[in-house]
Amino acid sequence: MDKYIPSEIEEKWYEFWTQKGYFKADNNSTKPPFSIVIPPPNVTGSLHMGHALNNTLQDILARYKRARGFNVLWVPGCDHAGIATQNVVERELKKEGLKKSDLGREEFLKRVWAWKEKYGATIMMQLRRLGSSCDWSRERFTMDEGLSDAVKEVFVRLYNEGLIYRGDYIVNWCPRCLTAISDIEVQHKEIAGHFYHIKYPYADGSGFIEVATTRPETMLGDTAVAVNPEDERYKNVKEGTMLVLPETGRQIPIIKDSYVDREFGTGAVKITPAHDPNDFEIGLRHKLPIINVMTENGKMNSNAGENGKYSGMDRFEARKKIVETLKEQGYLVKIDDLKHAVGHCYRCDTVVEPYVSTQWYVKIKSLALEAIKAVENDEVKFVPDMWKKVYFEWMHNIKDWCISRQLWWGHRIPAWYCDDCKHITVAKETPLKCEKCAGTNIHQDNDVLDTWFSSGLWPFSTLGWPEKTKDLEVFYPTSVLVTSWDILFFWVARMIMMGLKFMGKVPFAHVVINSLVTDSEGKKMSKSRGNVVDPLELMKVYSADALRFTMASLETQSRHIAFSEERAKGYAAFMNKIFNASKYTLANIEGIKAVDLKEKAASLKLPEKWMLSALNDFIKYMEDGLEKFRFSDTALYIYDFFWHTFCDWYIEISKIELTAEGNGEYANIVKNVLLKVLKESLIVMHPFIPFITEEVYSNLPAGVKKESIMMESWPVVSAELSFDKKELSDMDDLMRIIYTVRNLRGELDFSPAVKVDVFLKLESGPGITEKYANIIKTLAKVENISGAAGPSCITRQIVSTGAAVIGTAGIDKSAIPDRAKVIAGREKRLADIEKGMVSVSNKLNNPNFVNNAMKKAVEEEKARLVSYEAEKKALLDFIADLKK
RNA sequence: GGGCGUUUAGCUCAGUUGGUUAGAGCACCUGCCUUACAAGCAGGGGGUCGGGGGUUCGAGCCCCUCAACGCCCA
Repeated sequence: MDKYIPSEIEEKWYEFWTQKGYFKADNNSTKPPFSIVIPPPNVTGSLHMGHALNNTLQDILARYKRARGFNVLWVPGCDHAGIATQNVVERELKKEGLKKSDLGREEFLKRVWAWKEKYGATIMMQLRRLGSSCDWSRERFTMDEGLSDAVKEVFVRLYNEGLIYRGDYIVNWCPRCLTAISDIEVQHKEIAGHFYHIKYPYADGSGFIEVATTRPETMLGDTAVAVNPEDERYKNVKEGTMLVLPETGRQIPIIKDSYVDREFGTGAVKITPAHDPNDFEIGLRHKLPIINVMTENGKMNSNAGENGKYSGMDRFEARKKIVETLKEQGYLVKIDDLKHAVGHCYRCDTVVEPYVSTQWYVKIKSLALEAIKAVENDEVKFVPDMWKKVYFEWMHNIKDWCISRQLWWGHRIPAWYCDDCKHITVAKETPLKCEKCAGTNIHQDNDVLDTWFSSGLWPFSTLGWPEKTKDLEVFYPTSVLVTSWDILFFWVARMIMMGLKFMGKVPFAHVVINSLVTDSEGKKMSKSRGNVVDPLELMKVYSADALRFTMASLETQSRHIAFSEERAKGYAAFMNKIFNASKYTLANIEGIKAVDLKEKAASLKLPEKWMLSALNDFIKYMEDGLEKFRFSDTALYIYDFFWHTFCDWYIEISKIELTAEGNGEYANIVKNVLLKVLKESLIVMHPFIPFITEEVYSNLPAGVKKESIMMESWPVVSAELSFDKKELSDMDDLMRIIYTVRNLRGELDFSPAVKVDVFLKLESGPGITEKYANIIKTLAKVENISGAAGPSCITRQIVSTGAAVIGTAGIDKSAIPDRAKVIAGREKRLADIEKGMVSVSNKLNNPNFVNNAMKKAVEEEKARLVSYEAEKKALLDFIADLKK
């Protein structure tokens, strides 16, 4: 081991692990199962920070559980991402001057598959770079044969049960992608728009009624005007009174419907059933005709205006034109500014158009009901718990799911239409004839299914369903799903519904919701903002381990993680620290003779007892934290334990025994302790930072290591090596002594290079200072220790972590470089003490406190006051002394 | 309009059932190349816990209220 160069070790070990097959799950194992399915990234995607976070967390769990003796399965794979993938390939075609219609459906799909074979593996390779211990032998793709079979099976069964239906409804239509999208695929954005007030004249020429709209171009499809039946203003207007719709010459009726909000606008609403979801509902209630005035590209069609006068015009162009015309004709009353939410396509950001068309839907209520129950009963637990509120909110207001997409890339809907009798045959296998009239003039539906329809089956389709496989038997339900909250509705809720419906069991016991990674200012990363941080670049600069550790340490279960590169830089330094501490340890345990520390427990000295106890605490904390999915806490504990406990204290202390002459036997014990702490730390840290831990592990002496750190079991906390708190309190005191001397040196402005003579007196007697003089001298840079303060000695109280005064440390003031500077510092400290005394005195002078509080609390306050008084007195003396 | 969340040090965030003078990392200041590590070591400064009110002997934590910001859904 020489210098830490991460690039040299990371690739090599991943290769090693996969060759050895360590990531493979065994469905014949007798070990308890632990399974995770990966949230399948889009096949078009490349690794972003969200993936880095999400997969780091999954890998931590997978590696931790392996060490705990579980039969771990982590299923990797991609989803086919209908719209996104089709868009990518269409762009490729465009470069060749081709459109997909030039190729035809079959040829086009060949191109998509070819593209997928070539580039689809990118993100899977990148996951390997991160160290993900997925079982690659079980990698799945939503469009592969098995999963496609699952999709068909589900479609057919839901259809046969009447839970899938087809009909003309209003959908969110993307005029760019030329497909319907579901409600949750629409992103609403606040847009500064306009509210146009328009007069519609009564057919009898008796005047006007005023309506207001944000989308005047849709008026060409109006089939009524609605008012609230309770509205005083329109009390005298009879339902059915006819209006003349400007620019069309059509006559439309006034209707009364309590849906209309009297407070909003003029209280009269134009009704366009073909282009607004609420109007569509009203239209159904009042049996209004539906007049579609647009094409699928978002242009006006031949229904738009008298003699199709707006036909062919873009919808936004038509808006301008209509407003101008209305103005000329005197129908336009006014234009107000209005901020309102406008739906955009989540894929391409085009303004979505509500549009009536024929689509397939899943009747969702009954499925949702079961899925709500499962969460209420804690069969599925959200982490953090708060997310179940969001889940319930959505599930209680859920609407039928539009599952058809007007795309070519995806699972084609297994429905065939009979040209003769119009019957729809729904079947898994391509039928040869209509199941009703046996006619052979049948053709398959052109549409494909929503990608989420297939990913909703992911937890069981990846395990082989609908076949009854061993994997399903062993690994379903899965143990944990780790995912981000932005797909809670898209994916998590749907998996729960589908899992319950088709497996009769929830798909996972825990849903761990990870944060969304934003830039350091809390802004969402996006290409257009130019604030995207590339995890691959970070790994190149700081190592995969440092990136993983950073992601874990930032995951505090909040909504957002503001990522800053400084953090990664800091943890790269930590990796270096681990490497160097390991280097020290390995270099200093040469000639080690293995001893069973448990047998030597009684003869261990204080630092060893303390170190081994801390190791036990560390292991316990990590177990507890990981079982609760507390990634940040556990990562920070690793950092604190390894750096501040092991390196800062134990390694420094170990140098004394190791360099002492003529004490070979105990030095060997120290070596054994060093080795044990290092080795067990490596095992515990491995889930977070697999590469460096494997590298260091591989350098452990033969005989104490296995083929790989991945073969190691999680360390067992040994009762024999957990020592009594009382016994360890000497170590605490010793550390406080060293800390106080260092502090005093600092306060008195001594250079760290200078050795000083100190005075040390402990309440407990000279035991500790004498017994551990070597440690004090080495760690606090002390030349001589005396037990008696000279007349010109500056003293400082030694205070335990429990705030009790345990002794006094002192340095002769004759050596102080700059007294004035020192005095100012001490006076500040005095003020702090006095502040604390006021607070404690107030408590103790309050009879309510003394009488009502727990005895222990009162005693503690009293003790605190005593120690304050002592420290104050000491400080006053100290300052007085200095001033002399 | 409805719902969810956030507000703690210059920055990013912890703070588990209410109980020491509220913590960490980074940044900052001072001094050190003390041979595992300058990607380091030692020490230090810095906060009226968003405002107001309440419950309690005691509130960053519980309750009410207001404000700002963010997200989701209408």
